[in-house]
Amino acid sequence: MKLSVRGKYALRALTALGEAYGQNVVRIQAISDQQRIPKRFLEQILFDLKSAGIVESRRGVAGGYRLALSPEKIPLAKVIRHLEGALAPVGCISERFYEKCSCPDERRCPLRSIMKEVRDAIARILEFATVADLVTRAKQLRQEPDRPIDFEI
Amino acid sequence: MKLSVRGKYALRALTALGEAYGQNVVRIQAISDQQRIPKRFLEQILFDLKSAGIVESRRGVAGGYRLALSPEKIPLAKVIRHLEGALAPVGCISERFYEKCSCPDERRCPLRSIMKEVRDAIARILEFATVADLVTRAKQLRQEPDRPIDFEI
DNA sequence: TTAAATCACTACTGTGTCAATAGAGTTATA
DNA sequence: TATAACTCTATTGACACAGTAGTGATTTAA
Repeated sequence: MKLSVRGKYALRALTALGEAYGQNVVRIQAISDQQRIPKRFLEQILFDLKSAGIVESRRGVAGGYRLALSPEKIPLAKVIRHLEGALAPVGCISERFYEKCSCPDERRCPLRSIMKEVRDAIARILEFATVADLVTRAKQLRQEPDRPIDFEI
Repeated sequence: MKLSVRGKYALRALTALGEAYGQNVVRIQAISDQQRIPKRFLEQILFDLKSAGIVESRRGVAGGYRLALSPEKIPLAKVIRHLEGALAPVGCISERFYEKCSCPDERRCPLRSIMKEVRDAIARILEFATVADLVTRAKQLRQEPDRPIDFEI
């Protein structure tokens, strides 16, 4: 039930790009420094996000990356699906990444039925939340005073 | 964001044991046949569930497994946590399986803040749903007529 | 008392994925 | 033309995962 490190890096990088949206392109090195992401690894990730049409790039000396869409048009679900595949915890309920299950009768699988609820709950949050929300939250959090790490929402 | 095959097998096996709750122990072989789970692999999984106090066993000729608790006292979250660890999609928000993240300031991480919502949504469903629910759903689904695999709830 | 069936436990293996690194391009700018 | 950036493919090392194997312990019933 985990998001990979790759996925986390991608979302953190997009947050950084989201904060610079409307301005010039941002260098990989800058994102790497700011977000503490290994540079060569980040290169791959951004290149991958480019193929998904989420970011665009400029080469050469004054090159870098920027968002290809405005931040509020990039749902987190889109990013995660592109990088990791299904949101669903089991393949047999995924709409886009369906995989057959070994259970005797999939249509009558009680586990499938519950996991579908989980999938829907996850999708509801991650389809709705966008890179713009990440940027907003980042700004809010920067203005707040320190508080313990295990706060409740 | 995936549940492992091991986890699926465990929940399917528990459903089978849940259906036989109150009766005699059930042989591994019987569960293996019914649920199409490799027997030797299932042995490990049940043994592991035993160490969690979820099932208990009887050895010898008339041996087998049974639930150690009544089905409605076994939340799916308990099973999954024991087998796979955190429900949370990122380690830095898990209450029971916390792992440090590489981000510059965890207390001000916007991703953490959103993923906490996801975690809560998942936990809400899986803490509430129990093996008893799996059994109930299994019975219901058996009584329903066939319908397409991609029905909506 | 012995055979057979069953669970108990440890170890291993093959496959794949994942995070990260490496290297040799290509492009644009000063 | 030198340099700083992105581009793309390959490779590596570590680890997890699914499954298999082997041997031992326990219980029942013939």
